[in-house]
Amino acid sequence: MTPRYSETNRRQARKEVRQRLIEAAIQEFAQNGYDGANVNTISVAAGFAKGTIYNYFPSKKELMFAILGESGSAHFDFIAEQIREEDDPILRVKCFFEAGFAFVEEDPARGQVLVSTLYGTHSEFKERLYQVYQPMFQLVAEEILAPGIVQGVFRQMDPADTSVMIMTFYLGTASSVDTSGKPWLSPGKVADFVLNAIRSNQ
Amino acid sequence: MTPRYSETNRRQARKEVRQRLIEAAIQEFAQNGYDGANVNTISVAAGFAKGTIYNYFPSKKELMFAILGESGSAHFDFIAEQIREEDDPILRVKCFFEAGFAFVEEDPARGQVLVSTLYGTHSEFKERLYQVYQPMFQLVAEEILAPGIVQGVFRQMDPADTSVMIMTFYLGTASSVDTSGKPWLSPGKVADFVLNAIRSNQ
Amino acid sequence: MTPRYSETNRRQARKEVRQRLIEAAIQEFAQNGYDGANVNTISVAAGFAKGTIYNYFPSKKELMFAILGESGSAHFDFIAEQIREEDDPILRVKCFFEAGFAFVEEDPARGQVLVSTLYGTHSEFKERLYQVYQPMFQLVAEEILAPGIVQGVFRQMDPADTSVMIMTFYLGTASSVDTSGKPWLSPGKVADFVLNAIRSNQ
Amino acid sequence: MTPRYSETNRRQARKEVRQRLIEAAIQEFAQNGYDGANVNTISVAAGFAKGTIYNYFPSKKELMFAILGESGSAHFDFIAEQIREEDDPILRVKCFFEAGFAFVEEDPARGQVLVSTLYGTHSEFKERLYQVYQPMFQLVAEEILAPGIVQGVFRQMDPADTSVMIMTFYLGTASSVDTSGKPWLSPGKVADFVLNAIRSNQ
DNA sequence: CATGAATGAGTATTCATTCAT
DNA sequence: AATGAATGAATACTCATTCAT
Repeated sequence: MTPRYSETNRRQARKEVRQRLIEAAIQEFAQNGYDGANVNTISVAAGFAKGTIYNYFPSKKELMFAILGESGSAHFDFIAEQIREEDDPILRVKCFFEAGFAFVEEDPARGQVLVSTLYGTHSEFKERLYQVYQPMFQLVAEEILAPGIVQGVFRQMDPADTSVMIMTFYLGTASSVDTSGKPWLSPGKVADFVLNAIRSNQ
Repeated sequence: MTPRYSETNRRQARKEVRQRLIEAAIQEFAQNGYDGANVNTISVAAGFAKGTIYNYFPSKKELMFAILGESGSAHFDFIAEQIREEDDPILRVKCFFEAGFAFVEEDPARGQVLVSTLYGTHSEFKERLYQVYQPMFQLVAEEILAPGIVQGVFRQMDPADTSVMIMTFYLGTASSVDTSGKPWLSPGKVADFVLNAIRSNQ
Repeated sequence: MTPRYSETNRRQARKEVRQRLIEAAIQEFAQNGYDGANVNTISVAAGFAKGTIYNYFPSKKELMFAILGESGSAHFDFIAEQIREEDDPILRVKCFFEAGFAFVEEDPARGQVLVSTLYGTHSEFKERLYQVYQPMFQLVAEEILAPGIVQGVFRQMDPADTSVMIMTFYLGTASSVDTSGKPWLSPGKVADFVLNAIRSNQ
Repeated sequence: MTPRYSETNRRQARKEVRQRLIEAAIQEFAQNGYDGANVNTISVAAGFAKGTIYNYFPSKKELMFAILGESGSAHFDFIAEQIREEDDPILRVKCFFEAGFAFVEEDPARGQVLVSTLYGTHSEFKERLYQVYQPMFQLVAEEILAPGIVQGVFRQMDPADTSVMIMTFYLGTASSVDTSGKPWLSPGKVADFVLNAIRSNQ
């Protein structure tokens, strides 16, 4: 009967709180893994009381799903945008690794959550992750590899298989960090390795 | 005084029990991850009562350490033995992936435990794993890459870095299985990709 | 100064909202019991937001008290009105069970709340219920049994004790329903049983 | 490999602990109802630590089921044994109420749990209770009412319906206690009421 | 050595209630 | 008066570990 403070403000506030919770959750999951993570800690770390998180996510599992979804599309958007600024397939490969490494470096926790989920034991999460990363696999296959093959700068290959290998390689290398958090390998080196593998040798 | 024989028998029996426990533990860890694994379940699956496992391992953590040590050397021995039967660096690369994939296929649980630990969040385990895998990195660098570079069949490169990339690639691809447990990629395809990346182009 | 009309309207509106809340609460309590009931759900089921109910009842407990009071007098009024239309004590007994069963059948949720409270564990509620049902016990004792004894159609007995037995019997039988919600026993059968028990045998 | 302390002792000990837990649980459920009961409190009241109860019952719900089963058969055995010592149907009715009231008086908590379950809102428990009380309904119908009808001391009636009424009456009256815990009605009065209702009037 | 009962710290989740708007 | 976000106490249940037998 009585309206309260503007519907839009309310929505906006909810979104922000939700985002804060997701970010706190990513830190916690990155540090302790899904099973080791403490939901109450997440809520408190985000600046709320224990129970608040349940006003936003019905369960720990759904919270994780939300993170996977959000991360997948953020990851894709970040990389796709930069790749599409290049035309040359070779530059796109370089750009792919540079953008990819940058993404992980900017938010290492997110990267950690993604790989540990990918190689972890919770099949529901893995399956969701594959769904969510489908666009990225396609991006590599269709907007990097296929054009390069057509143009003759890449050797003949199955773009789908190769896309899987490149993604595997990317995820493995970008998230391999030493104890200080620095990645062991530079995007340049990794890109060179991959380019050597796929370039046609004229 | 106990006669010598019974002493030896006892030692032998202990070893066998220990091994059975380790194998049961690998299954459990593979299925549920370290945090999700249940120590009692492991003991029972090995054919003992709940408490027995604590006569062999002082804690869940030490049990995990034991598995990592055992798996690392088993993995290394299995691969090293086969590689050393070849002389040609290129064949050694192919052999490396074939042996590696075979190892994982023969004992997928062990493979799962290794990758999930490698990309997991328990830094103590990760560190131990790096230690344990040191010989494997060296094997690739010194017994595959270095000779190939010297012989001119591989391009100039830093064997250490490249070894890391190859291992990353191997672990990622060998343990990427679809829901039926079949790996997505064949060792041949992966080996070819890597060979293209490292061969010198005369 | 507020004009008189709007004041009355406001009172009226409050009453209606209160009633809607009570009815929603009866459904919820009937379905889930007092402990299992969810206050927010009640408010929402009544068509309001979660918090609204607290503008009408200071606590879950007070809400329950309100229900008990309201139900008790509704129950009494419903039955008393019909009984008093009969003069003959025997007909009054029959009428009592018919009216009683009808009341429960018309609003089974209310019936359920009453019995589950009566036989439940919350002594505060039980005590309130006894208070509230005092008039009903008196009705049976003084307006059904006592006249019948005086007229000689009922045997000599303690009207108070017998009233307790009859009420117990009524509540137990009227609220025993099978899974489809149909009562197991008809008011006729139950009334006959009771009449046999109290009739004088000339 | 090594046996431990005699299997039979073990079994015996487990049984005793289980029984202690059940008894503590009955007290707790009687006092607070199923929803209000605290599982940890039960375990502690039985003289164990919080977790112990879960070594005996997989969940609160299963604990409740165990209580219902145990109580149903204890109740039946207690009453059946005494009834069968009488031959006369009329004495059996008296005996039924005396034994029934005695059962409840000896262990009022058990009685409270039974009625509050019977009139409560947990349909799973109610259904189990009906199952468990089936033998008691039969006892009344077949070993009290039917013989009396045949012998002509009870009037013609449907033994099944009447059995339901008698049980309803019994449960309602036996468990109606005032605040001091004394029942409002004596078994004698209740039995007389019932006998009047069912006796044939020669 | 093997056993399995007991332990109790730890955790996800629920929900009555408050209160700023 | 109505709203719904925030709160935090409360609780069922898990499981690594201990230890008497």
